[in-house]
Amino acid sequence: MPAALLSRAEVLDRLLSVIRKSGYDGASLADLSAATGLGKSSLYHHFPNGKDDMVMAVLGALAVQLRDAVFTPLRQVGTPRKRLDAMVKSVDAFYDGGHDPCILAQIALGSTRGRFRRPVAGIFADWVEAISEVLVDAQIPKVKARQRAEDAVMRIEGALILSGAVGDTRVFQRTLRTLTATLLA
Amino acid sequence: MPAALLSRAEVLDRLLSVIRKSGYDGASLADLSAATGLGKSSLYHHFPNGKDDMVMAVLGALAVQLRDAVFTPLRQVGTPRKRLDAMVKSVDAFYDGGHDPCILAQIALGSTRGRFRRPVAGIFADWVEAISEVLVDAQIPKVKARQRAEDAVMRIEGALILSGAVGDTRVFQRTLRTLTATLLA
DNA sequence: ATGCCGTTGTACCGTTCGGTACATTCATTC
DNA sequence: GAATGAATGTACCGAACGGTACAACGGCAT
Repeated sequence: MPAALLSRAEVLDRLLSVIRKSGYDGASLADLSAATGLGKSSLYHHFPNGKDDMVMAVLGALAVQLRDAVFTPLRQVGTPRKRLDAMVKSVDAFYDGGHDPCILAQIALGSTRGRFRRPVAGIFADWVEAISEVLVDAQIPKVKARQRAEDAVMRIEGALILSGAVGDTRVFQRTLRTLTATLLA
Repeated sequence: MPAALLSRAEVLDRLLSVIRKSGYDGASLADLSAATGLGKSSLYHHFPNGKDDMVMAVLGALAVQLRDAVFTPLRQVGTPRKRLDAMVKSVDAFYDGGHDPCILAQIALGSTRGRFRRPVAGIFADWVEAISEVLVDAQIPKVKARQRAEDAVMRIEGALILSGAVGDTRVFQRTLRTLTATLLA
């Protein structure tokens, strides 16, 4: 049952989940069509430039999604520790405890290397910036705060790779569990 | 000029460099043929099961390569600091200062997720184990040593993702520069 | 009811995909 | 130098690829 009448947000969500799991090259139009319930002509109606448009739209939606689910918690009131913990929780959910790959890594690798650099780099930069601000609030000097923020993102990405590669999410879980303390140390 | 008469090791090296840059799905037989100078029939003569066989062979060669260039330095005599520095240097060279993606990440992501889990996970495990042994030599308790070793690999993988995504290898460079000290802290 | 426009299903396009058949080349061995 | 088996180039296969043309459908305002 292909489920009738998906909203644009739902369509983007389906596209995202296919691309994050198969990558750009691995996601065929047939896959994307099946996942959304939209025929090829419908997909091309909504995304005239094909997969490239879909990726751009998905990245746009992801930016908003991250802003709501990750960056916003980071900017709320509360102790830095609590704010970082909130982000960690969101990250854990977004990657399904380490079971789902990161679409940013998926796009940054593969044959799409560089083709979507602008939006991908933008999202990473926003993420780093948001974490960095919290660390500055925690009395950490700006330069060191930015480095640690980059470190946090790298650890998350690396943990996702390693967890996916060995088929064991414990590494990802441990990384998240110790992330806040490491950042504030 | 496709260069005449490549040895098997050279062929595997060419295949590796295509796959690490384009990923499994992004690397077409035409690409692999062009990179090696071997026609499709020749490729299928040497790798009867096509791309899957090529990946397996490349991973096998990579395991040997890593053993020689990364694990061996780690196991040589010398202070833990010097041994880790040697590994860092090798890693820097292997990833061309952060310009080249990691083929393990490439295989672990994309549509090949899980299909080559055994060999990929094996290489990661060997790597972690080799680093861990050095840390144990540096008087770090076994459990903590293993965790830090996993951490190091995750950082390297994450740094490669992030560097590739933003098109700036400074993050990778900084990660390598501080890696040894972080591990021994 | 009519015209309108966003949307969709069907059928199809040319290209490229991974993979194969087969005749030929080449180095080696006798 | 003839025979042999590994290695290769050429030509081709059916399937799947990304992408397009177009007619039909739907709700909606008039």
